[in-house]
Amino acid sequence: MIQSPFNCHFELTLELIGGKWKGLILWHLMEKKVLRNGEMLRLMPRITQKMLTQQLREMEENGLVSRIIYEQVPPKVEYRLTSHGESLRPILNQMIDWGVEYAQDKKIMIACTKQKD
Amino acid sequence: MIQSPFNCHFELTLELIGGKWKGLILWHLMEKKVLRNGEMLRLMPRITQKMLTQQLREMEENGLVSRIIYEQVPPKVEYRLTSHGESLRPILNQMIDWGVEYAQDKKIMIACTKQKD
DNA sequence: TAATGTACATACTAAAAGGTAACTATATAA
DNA sequence: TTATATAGTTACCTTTTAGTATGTACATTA
Repeated sequence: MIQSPFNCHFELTLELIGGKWKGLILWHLMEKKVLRNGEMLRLMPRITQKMLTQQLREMEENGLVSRIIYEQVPPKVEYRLTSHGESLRPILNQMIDWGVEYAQDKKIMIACTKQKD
Repeated sequence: MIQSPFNCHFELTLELIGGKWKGLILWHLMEKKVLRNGEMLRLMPRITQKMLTQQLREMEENGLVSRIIYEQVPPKVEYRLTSHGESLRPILNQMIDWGVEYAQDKKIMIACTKQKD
């Protein structure tokens, strides 16, 4: 057993999905199933290469995302959700739905026009 | 309409519940319905007065928590969830449930022994 | 007169997270 | 020989977040 610094399980979950870009990355992976580094950069124009790699590595270490390297030149690397990552889908969807309602109520504009599902 | 810095509604939701102590505070408010400053300090021995006030003020500003001041000496102030705050309950519960399963799978120990509901 | 209880505020410091810019590797194509 | 495409890495800096320690207000009680 590993001792954790968390006061409750909520904090654990938050730690895993709480990075600046993790929600968006997970959301795209849920939509597209498989994505390469460059595709993600194109899908998220404001993310930097460093942040993308960093967040992906963390999620890989936490077992949310898998990384498959093809031994080619130029390199090819594929990312997809693990089953733990996939099991976050209902939470992501609920958080999006809640955000949509809240934004409507508070008259907040969000840049993204994407539809879920 | 207010323009926001968010890429998607997930980030909006995350911003509102993502502070270091917000989950725990919300969780206690969901359990107890009404809490005073001192009660919260006792329920969360590791939070500091500064962080408690700060997180409560943010949640108040975001319309998740209401603050009622009784004009007495010594002062009396009551906190409770607004309807927006209350509507976060299913998300909190799902995040806790997910964390419990994940922690079991990964053999991670969490300090809290509290039961939800 | 001094201590008590309650709910803060404020200045300062430390740590974590995020961002910028430049660099790396290598087979293939022009 | 030079440019291209892909998927990174690294050093450095800035911003944000969190934590520590101390101070404030004031009616009531001892």
